Amino acid sequence: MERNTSQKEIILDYLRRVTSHPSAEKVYLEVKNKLPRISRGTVYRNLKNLKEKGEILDIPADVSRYDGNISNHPHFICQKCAKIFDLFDFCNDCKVLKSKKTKVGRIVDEADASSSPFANARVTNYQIYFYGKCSKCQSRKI
Amino acid sequence: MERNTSQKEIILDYLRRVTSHPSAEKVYLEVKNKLPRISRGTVYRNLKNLKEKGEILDIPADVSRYDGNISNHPHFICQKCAKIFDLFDFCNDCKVLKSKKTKVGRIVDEADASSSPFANARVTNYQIYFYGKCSKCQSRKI
DNA sequence: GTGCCTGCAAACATTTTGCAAAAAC
DNA sequence: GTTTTTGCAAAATGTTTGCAGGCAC
Repeated sequence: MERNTSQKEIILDYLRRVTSHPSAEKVYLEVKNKLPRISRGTVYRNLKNLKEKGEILDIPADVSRYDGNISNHPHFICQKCAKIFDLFDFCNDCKVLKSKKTKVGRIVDEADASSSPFANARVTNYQIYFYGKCSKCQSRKI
Repeated sequence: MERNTSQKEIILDYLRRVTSHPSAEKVYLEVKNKLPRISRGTVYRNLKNLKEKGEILDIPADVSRYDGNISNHPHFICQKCAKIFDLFDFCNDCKVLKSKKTKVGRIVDEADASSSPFANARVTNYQIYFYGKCSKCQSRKI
């Protein structure tokens, strides 16, 4: 039987409260404020656990980043500063995005080739990632 | 000035010929057949290089996996055997996928909140990943 | 000949793991 | 009291890097 520990509770609580998609290391450092004796091992074990139970989301960037908001929403990953934004809503001015509108829709609508190796697979979830430069990095000199 | 080397050429050639989305280690082992003296360092350096030039795709799974086919297409990642399938076409029988059809379309269509932090970002590309169990793993006992 | 690229090995970063003690139930 | 979880440290994994020599141009 699985047990409730303050470590697990505080980690999950932290992830649900922030929208910064922290790395394991960041989670460790933050949770350490409340539980000074916590170890990285514990953080990694709990993150893995929560992820397997579907309570948090693992965003595979350069290092894994975690999201306590498991409602299905796309992410925008800045390739310069590595910030990750939730995309509940989208930019209306982005030309690239607009030009791809149709394409994204079409991919899903064309879901009808039963001969693919994917034929009897079971999809349990999906993720959409947008890549580029965030507005701050856009205007940054260096 | 960038130089042409057999190492780079053979790595790119290999990635363009296979659809298995090999890891860096797998690329190393395969290319080693043609260039027995090649080192991991060279493989990593070239993969990074090709990726930055946009000649190959980096799929962030448990370890990075590479795709020589840079035409924009979604991927299905089996969470059991870690195989990655290209989804030029989709399964017509998958209930989960079907039920999400509208949702995926809606996300893109709702691209109109100019107040988001994403507002002035520049999207240069996007990726869609489907997760689940492939057909083989579906029928596997263990 | 010059300067980029390689092979090698060491270094690095991130994540996992074995173990004894502590905590949960 | 039993079993899970923790903290710690060591190990494993994947990737990057410094350097001297080799190769492309």
